[in-house]
Amino acid sequence: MSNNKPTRPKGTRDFAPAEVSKRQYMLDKIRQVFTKFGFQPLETPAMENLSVLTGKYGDEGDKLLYKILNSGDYLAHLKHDLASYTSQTLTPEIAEKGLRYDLTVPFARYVVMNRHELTLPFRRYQIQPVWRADRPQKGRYREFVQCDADVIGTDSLLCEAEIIMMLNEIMTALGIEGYEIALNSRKLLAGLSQYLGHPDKEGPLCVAIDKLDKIGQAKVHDELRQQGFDEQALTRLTPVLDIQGSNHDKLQALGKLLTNEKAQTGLREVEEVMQITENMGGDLQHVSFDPALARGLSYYTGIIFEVRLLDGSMGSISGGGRYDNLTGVFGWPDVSGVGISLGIDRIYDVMQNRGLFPATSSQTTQVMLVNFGEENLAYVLPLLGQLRQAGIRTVLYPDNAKMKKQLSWANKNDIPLVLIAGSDEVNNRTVSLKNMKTGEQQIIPVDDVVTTIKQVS
RNA sequence: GUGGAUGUAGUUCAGUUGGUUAGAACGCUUGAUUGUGGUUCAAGAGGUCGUGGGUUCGAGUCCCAUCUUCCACCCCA
Repeated sequence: MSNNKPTRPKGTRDFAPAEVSKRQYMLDKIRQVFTKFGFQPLETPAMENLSVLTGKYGDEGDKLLYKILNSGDYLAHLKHDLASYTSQTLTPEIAEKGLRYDLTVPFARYVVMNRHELTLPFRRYQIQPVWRADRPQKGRYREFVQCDADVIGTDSLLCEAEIIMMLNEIMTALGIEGYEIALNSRKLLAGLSQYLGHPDKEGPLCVAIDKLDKIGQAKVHDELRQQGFDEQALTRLTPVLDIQGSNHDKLQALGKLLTNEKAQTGLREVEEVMQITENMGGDLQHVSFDPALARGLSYYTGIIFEVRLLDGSMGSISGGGRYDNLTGVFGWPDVSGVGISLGIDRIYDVMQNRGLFPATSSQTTQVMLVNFGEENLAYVLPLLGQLRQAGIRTVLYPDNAKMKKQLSWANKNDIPLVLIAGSDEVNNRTVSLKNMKTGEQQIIPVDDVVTTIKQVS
């Protein structure tokens, strides 16, 4: 071991060829579904101006932003003496750019900047890495890929229904079973907060309620008490969290309990989304109305959803919802949008654990040609060209190494077929085709190589 | 940001109350087999024990700091 071996930044990963193939397989499936539903691809830069990012994710989020030091002599333009700064006041003076924290805010920035060119409603999907200075943990990295699809510029509940259909199609395409799409409405939660007598505490209520399936009702109550909810409110909350039965039963029961306008609107929207989904031929068997779903402290204002695995092996693998004023912070108020984000690193882990990736990747090499040295190349190089011309993934071993070494290399790289064309074969205008799985070997005329290999592979 | 665990060969791990030249398996290289891999057999290479300090006659082992990875919390995908 050398004393200064290279390392990766904390929370980042390398992806070996086999992993990249699997990730691409997964992303291709997702991309196909997005495209089928009329979403257009968008890419934005890895870095944004900090003025775009700061303040959009709360105080916690601001701490997790990666900031980029200005180029050049970044101390030269300071207004005051260096010693008079704290790290908080210094940062904006020496860093004006940061790495993107999610894909939604850059999307909002893009929409506002291009408001005159875009024809709303605009449907876009975006698959790019994002960065967070979080402490790494299971399924949590400092660099990870987000996979978002949003429709902006319409408040039609058709979009929500389409998102449900896309989620179903994506799960089917990836072969993931045993999942549920949890559905709720922020409006219902606002109504609930009102019903509990604390209409101003919707935020804390959402944060607490969201943990229900993780920490249980008793601890949710504890947290709410700390947030200033009284016992009467907790008593009123209990039947809401305890609610059981079919989606329809739950909607009915809550409709009788929460009679205020906000709650009624929320319930009606949930019902309508399910109705539209059904009318579009969608499948509601995985859809579950969950009044305890809250999606934390985010900017959502309408329908919200989350995809979970029934075996509980992983946190949510997808989440999203409707936001009424995402572009407002950039000076364009009242534009409604709805979107989802898929956690592809988590989905990868799930598929890996369940063995859902196809055994043969579409990218591995199919054929290796053995190299017998320079005199032999005139015979072998045309073959290499013909095979590639025919679309067969082929390599010629680059050195005149011992055959043992060349075959061993083919074996380690999982190359199923090897072509051997030494002096015997050259003299007879043939090649030996060896199947590395079975060990079988056959001699074929040199002119039949491409057709034979096409049959075998 | 808070709390806990971890680090020994390329990899996964042993290593006794602190005591000579730090081990295994797998992997790697070479040979048995000068045109045949994957199986078998034989030989070989590879470690300043995460890093920096300290205690000690003596530290992989004990203490402190620091970094890494992992786990829980906060938050989140």
